[in-house]
Amino acid sequence: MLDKKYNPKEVEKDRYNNWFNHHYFECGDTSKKPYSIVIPPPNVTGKLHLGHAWDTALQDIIIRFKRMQGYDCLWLPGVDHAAIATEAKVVAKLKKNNIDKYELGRDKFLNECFKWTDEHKNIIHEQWAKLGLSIDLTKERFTLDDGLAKAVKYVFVDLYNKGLIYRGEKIINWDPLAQTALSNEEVIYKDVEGAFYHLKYYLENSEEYLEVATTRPETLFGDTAVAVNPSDERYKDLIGKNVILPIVGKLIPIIGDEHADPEFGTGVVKITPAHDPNDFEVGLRHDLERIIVINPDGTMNENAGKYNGQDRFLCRENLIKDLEKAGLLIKIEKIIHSVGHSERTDVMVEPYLSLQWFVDMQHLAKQVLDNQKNKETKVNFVPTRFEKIMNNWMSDCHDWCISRQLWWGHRIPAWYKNDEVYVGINPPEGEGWHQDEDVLDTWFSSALWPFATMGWPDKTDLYARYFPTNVLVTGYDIIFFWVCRMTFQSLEFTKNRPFEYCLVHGLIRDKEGRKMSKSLGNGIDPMDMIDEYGADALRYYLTTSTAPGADLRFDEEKLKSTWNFINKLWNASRFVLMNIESIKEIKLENLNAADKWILTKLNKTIKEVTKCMEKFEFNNVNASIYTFIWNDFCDNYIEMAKFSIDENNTKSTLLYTLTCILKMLHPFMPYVTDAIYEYLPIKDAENIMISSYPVFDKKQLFKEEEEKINEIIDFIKNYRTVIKENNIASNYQVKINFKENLINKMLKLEDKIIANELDITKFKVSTKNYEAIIYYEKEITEEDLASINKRINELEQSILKRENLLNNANFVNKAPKDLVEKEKIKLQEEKEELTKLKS
RNA sequence: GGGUGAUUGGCUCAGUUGGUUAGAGCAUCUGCCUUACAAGCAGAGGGUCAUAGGUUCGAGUCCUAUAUCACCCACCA
Repeated sequence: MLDKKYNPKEVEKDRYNNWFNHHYFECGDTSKKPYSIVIPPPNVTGKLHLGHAWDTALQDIIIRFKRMQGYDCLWLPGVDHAAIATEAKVVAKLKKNNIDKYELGRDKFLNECFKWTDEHKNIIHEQWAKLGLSIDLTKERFTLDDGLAKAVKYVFVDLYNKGLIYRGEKIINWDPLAQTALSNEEVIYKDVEGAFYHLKYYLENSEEYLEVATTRPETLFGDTAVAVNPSDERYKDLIGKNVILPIVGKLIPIIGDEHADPEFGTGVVKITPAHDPNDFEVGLRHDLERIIVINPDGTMNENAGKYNGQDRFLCRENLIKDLEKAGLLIKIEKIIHSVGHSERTDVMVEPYLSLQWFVDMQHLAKQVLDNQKNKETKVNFVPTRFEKIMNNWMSDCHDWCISRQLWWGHRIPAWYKNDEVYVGINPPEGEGWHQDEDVLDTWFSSALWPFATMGWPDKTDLYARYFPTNVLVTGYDIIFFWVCRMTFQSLEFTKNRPFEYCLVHGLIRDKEGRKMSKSLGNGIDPMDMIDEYGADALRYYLTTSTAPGADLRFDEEKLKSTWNFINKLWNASRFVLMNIESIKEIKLENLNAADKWILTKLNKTIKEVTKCMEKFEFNNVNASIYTFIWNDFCDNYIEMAKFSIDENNTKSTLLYTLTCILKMLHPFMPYVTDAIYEYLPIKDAENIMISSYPVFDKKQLFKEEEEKINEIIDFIKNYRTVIKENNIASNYQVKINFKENLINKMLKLEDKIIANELDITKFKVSTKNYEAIIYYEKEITEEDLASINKRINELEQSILKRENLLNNANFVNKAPKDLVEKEKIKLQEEKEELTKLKS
C-alpha cells in the first residue's frame, strides 16, 4: 500500500533502470507508424541547466504521448562537441597545470578534449536519467563521431564543388584570446564606456588640419586614407590632397566616399581597411593598401613602430600620451558605445583581415524562403510567429564564416601545395600537400544533425524510416544559429524539411525576471530541484506553467505547489486502492448518477487533453486535468463515492477513472504514475509507459446525470454558503422539497429534517429542482440586512441590463438564437430570485 | 534605424474563430484534525483587462494611435 505522503525519492529510485532494462525506449516496431525526434545535442562543456530540463521534458512528453498512442517512437539522443566552447575549457584546465596547448601539440591536445568529452558525457547521461527521459540510447550520436565526420566532409566538398563554399580574404571577427575567427552570431554586443579621440591630421605642407574622431586610435598605423563625403561642402575641395598621418608621419590621401557621413562627428573618417569592415569596403572601392597592425594575440605588430609588442589597449594608452605631447590630440570625448565581445571568451573582438572559408548564403537562404511558402513542405513553427524570425534572418544574411583556428572540431578537408588548393573527401595523391590547419564552426556539423545522425549520406534503414523528423523542440534564442541552418542544409541535401514542426519555448528567468547567468549567480541547478521536489514535479511545473513560446519566471513556491498537486494525486490513488482490493474486473454497469457524472467529466477531459497534447498546448492540458483531478474527482466524486463504496459499479468507476488519470499524466510525470500504476489490481499493460492512451468515448457521456449532479453540487455549495455566512450553528432544522439522498448525506441533514414550517427566522436555499428552508433562531443583524440589500441591488441592476439587451432588436436578430434563449432564461431566474428575496 | 512580444485582482500567469456575472494557482480573511490528503477540507473578499479613439447589437479578444517594459537584428569613424 502507498505511504501516507508522496515521497519522490522513494518513488523514483531504480525506476529508470527498470524502464531501460526492459528496452521500452527503443524504437523499431515496424508494424507501427514511425514518429521521431532528435534531441538538440547539449554541449559537452558542462552540466545541464534548467533550460535543458525544460527543453528535454517537453520532448519526453511528446514522445511518451505518441508512444502510448501506438507510434513506433525514436527519440535520438546525442551531444555536441562545441568546438570553441570546449576548447576554451580544456585550454583553461591545462593552463591550471601550466600546460600550454601549443607545447602539447595537436594530437595530445585532442586526446585531452576526448577525455573531457567522456567525463561530461557521463554527467549528461546521469542527468538525462534523473529527468526520466525516454531516449533511445542505442542510437546515441556525437557531432564529432565518424558518421558525422563523413557527412560533414561530404557536405563541405559538395558545397565547394557547387561554388557555395569559397575561401577569401575578408574582415572577420577575431577573438584574440581563443585566437580564432568567429561568425557574426558568436559576437555579443555590449555597451561599454569608451571615448572619441579627436586627432589632428595635418594637411600636407600646411598649418591646417582635419579633425578626425576615432574610438580606436591604435589602428591609425593601418590608416591608408581619410575619407570625406564628396557632397560635403566643407571638405570637397580637399579631395585628392594628402594629410600627414600623426606619429607615423607618412602621407595618406584624402578621398571622397559616401561612407563618410557629414552629419556624424566631424564628417572626416580615417580609413583602416585591414581593421574595419566598412573601411575594407572603402578600400576596395579606392584600391587602398591593407596594412595589418595587430598580431593574432591582440598585441601590436612591427607596423606599429615603437609600440611593437604592446597589447592593443596598452598601446592605445601610450599612443594617446604621445599624441598629446606632440599637440596632435584635440580632445577626448567620453561616450558609451556598443562593442563586440566573444560569446565564449568575453574579450573584445577585433575586426581583422584574414583568409577564411565562407559559405555563400544567397542560394541556400532563398531555398528556405521559397520552401516556407509551400504549405505542404514548410517547417511549421509553434507558435507561428517564430516563423518570422527565420524569414527575417534568411532574407538578410551575410556569408557564413565557417573556419575556426582551433583544433577541436572537424578539420577542413582542404589541402594546399604552393598555390594549388585541393578539396576532397580523401587527401590528394602525391607529395608536398599539407592539410588546412583549421576546423569548422561547430554549427556546421550541428546543421546536419537531423539527418546525419540517422546515417546520411548512406542510405540506411533508420534514415529511410524516421527522416524527416516530426518535431524539433528548442528555445527561440537559437532559431537562427541552428534551426535556420538545419533547414537550409536539409533542403539542399535531402530535398526535405528536417522536421515537420518546430516547437519553440522561451527562456528561463529568475523570480525577478532576469536571465539566469553565471555572473549574476542566480542560476538554479535542476538536480537540486529534483532532489527536493522530484523530477515529476519539476517536469510538470516547467512544461505547464506558460503558454507556448513565452518565457518562464522560475518560482520555487510554484514548484512546491506542483508537489502538492502530485501529493493530492497520490492520496486520491491511496483512497482508491484502499477501497477496491476485492475487485475482480472493471465493469461499468449499474452505474449511479455520480458514477455517470464522473465518467462524463472524464471523457470531456480526455477529449480536451488529447486535443491540447496534439497542439503542444501543455499549459491548457494542465488547466483541464488539474481541475478535473482536484475538483471533479477528489472534491466531488470521491466524496460521493464514499456512500456507495461497497458497490461494484463505484469501485469500477473509481479504478477506471484513476487509470485514465494516470495515463494522461504519465507523459508529464513518468515516475509517480508508473509507481501508482504498479499497484493497480487490474491493468492493461505490463508498464504504464507502453499502455494505451485514453480515447474519448461518446457512449460515456451522460447528459441527464451530468446536469443532475451539477445542480446537486451547486445546491450543496449554496447551502454551505448560507450556513456559513449567517453563522448558523449545527442545531438548526430544515424543511426540504426533495428526496435526494446524496444531498442529505453530503450535508448530513438526516436528523435535522422536519415536516412542518416553524415560526422562527428562516433562510432559503434553492436551485431549479431543489429547495430547502432552514429554520434557526437568530436575530437579523444590520449586517445581514445589508448583505440582503446588496444582493437585491445587484439583481435589480442585472435585470435592467438584461431587459435592455433583450429589448434591443439588433441583439435579438443578430445574436445566435441559443444565446438569446439563455438570456431570457437567466432573466426569468433573476426575477424569481428577486421576488423570493423581497418576500 | 528595422522587428517581435508583453501590459488582466497583492504576486505569477490562462483567456481558442468577438457572445452569460473575465478564470486559475499562490497570498489574504473566516470556520473545521470529517477515518485518501491539515502540504488538507468547507466558505469568503479582491479586477473600470496600460491609456485614448474606432468597428460592432456586443470588445480582454479586431483596427488606429500613445505610453511603459522586455527581447532580437542592423549601425555606431
